[in-house]
Amino acid sequence: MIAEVLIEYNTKNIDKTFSYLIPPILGPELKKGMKVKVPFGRKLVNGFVLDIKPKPTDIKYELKEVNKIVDKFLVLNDELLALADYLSTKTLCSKIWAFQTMLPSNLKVKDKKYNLEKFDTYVTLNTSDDKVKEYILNNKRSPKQNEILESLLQTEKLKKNELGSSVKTLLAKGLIKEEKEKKYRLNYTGETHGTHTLTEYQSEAYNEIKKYLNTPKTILLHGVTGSGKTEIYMTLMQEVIKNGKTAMLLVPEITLTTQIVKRFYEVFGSDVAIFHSSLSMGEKQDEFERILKGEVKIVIGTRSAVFTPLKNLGIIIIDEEHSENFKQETTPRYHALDMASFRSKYNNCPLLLGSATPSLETMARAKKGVYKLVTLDKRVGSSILPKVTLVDMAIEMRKRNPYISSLLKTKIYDRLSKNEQIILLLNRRGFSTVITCQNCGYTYKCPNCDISLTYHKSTNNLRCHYCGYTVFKNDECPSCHEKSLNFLGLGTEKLETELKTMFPIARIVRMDTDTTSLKGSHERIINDFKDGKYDILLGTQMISKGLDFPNVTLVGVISADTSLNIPDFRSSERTFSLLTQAAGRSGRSETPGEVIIQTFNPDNFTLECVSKQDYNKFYNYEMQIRKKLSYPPYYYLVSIKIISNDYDKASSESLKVKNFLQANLEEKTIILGPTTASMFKFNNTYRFQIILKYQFDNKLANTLKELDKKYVGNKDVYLEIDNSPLHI
DNA sequence: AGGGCTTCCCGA
DNA sequence: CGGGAAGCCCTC
Repeated sequence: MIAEVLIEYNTKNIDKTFSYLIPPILGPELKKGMKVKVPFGRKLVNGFVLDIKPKPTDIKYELKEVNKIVDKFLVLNDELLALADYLSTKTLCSKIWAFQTMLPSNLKVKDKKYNLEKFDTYVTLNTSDDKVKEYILNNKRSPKQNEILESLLQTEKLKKNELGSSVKTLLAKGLIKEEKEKKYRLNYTGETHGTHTLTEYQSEAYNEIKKYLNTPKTILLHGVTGSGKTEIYMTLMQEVIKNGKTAMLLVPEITLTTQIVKRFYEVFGSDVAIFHSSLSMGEKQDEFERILKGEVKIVIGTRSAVFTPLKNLGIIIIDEEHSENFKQETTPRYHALDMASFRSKYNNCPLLLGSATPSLETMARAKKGVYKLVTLDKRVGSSILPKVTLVDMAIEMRKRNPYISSLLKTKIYDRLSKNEQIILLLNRRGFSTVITCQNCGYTYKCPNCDISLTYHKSTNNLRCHYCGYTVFKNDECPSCHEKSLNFLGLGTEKLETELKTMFPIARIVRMDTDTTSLKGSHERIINDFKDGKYDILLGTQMISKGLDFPNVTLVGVISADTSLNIPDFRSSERTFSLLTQAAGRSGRSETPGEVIIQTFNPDNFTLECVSKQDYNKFYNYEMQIRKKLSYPPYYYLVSIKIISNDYDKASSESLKVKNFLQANLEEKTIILGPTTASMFKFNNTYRFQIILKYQFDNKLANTLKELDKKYVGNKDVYLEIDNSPLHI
């Protein structure tokens, strides 16, 4: 028999397995999925055994032998091997890179750098009970020692480091002995209380979903904010575990979800493992090990947790399905939803997507019947959806209220006097500077693509990043001819100082990337706010997701336009989702909540839909636009970036790429570009971009693979292919 | 990836 | 013709 081994080097030139003989000593032990050392060239390198098969008769070269097994414990099962295969074909990354992505750093193919195993040392009796009792009687002068021995007569073992120095004497006398036991860093040992009840509406949804357990169906749970989707998840998991299976819950960002994790710990105890990027290396290894050994039944984690080796999955749940965090923006550019879908089919278990604002792609599939749609439109208990008011900031500007409108100001005073809490959202994300007219709210849009143009300071013009349309920037507004064109540039920090002078008595806390860089600072701010140590929480979009503050009755959105004007065809969708989520933070208990949204575009259709909290209206409208402009969900997208240090090479190669695509794709596929990519000059590299729009193209997968191959080993130009880009 | 082997260019 | 840098190709 021979082993097919994938070598640790991450180069596409050797993206294939090499065959090795299995020496007799390793014969019985070596299994498919193990990490091994093999001679390669003149070195010993690591690799994964992807297959074990009989030696073919037609081999033209001498085979070398597998040197040794590196880790007997780590065995990648068939599902993980298949998943790696899927990941590498889907994202065009090398196979070894797929494994590197799937495994926590200390288990990757490279040599282990640290020994992360932790142990607790226990002591147990080393001799018969009678002898111990005898010793105690004859040893009245050492009460400490006797105390330990007495306890050990009662209980089996004691933790060594809790016993003080007398243990050493006892050990030396051979009366007790040490035992090491593997310690897991994150094992929850607190109280558990198994039960929780569902409301009438929740039970209805639950029963509907339950029908699909043991099928590979994808189900969309469309539930308004505050409708208690988590309760349904938990009940489903209990059912799945009862049937001897396991469950996976993916969330967008775990640091913001500590409240949810705590609830799962309380219900499921040490059956839960958590998995996300801010765990330490040791914590990750421990959790991975517990999962691999089958010691946990539930994994809660972020995007990368979709690769955890849970066996016998009974359900996969993706909460806040619309979140863009599920897409990885570095190689391999995978979407957790695709990976989850693969595992759902592999395990014949349902994939449940939950959201108050599903992505258009998901909703379109649900409406078409590809996914099962389950709707939950009632909030829990007596709480109702908040009332949303739009404020026209153009009018406020004239009243010299550039930041906080008079309405929002009054409402803030009102809440402060009632001791209720306020959340203010200022979403200043994105690097592209958008120009807006301070007088009439005009923004430059591309006549071909209907997206906002981006200002390029170096050339003083505005450009469309899709089609290359360019217009020179004037000083005056093309619409109202006032000289009041302005860059949108209010940030959270500036707003904080403004608020402090405006409301001197208010206790204000700011939450954005600047104030949350330290580990645990998210949690601290959230807990302090929840405990009522602050009146106003001011922050970027990180405050809009999944947080539950019962005392918040007012949410203010300082500028809805910032996210609306980001030049991307998805910006309406993002805005709708962000503002709906933010609005959902308000009025989550008996006191009804209110939401004030400030904007220069009060007539904007998206904002109108937000104010009515009407997802379906937004969906129908936005779908028309997508259809007209051939965007997803009507068309799939592929983005191909051509990147080089050399401007001319990048430019000329991008034309070659276009020609290649034109010659090798089906005619109905739309090829846009090449145009300069959105971060055109970045790190001294030049980036051109080609966008493909297609519905079905049988040639596509192969053509992209060929294209990618053409640039293997090219030192001057490299390609970045994204099979489902979020931003283009 | 990394080492060996081939090639190609330039000075003598 | 020699040497040294640069490119190419192979590794089970």
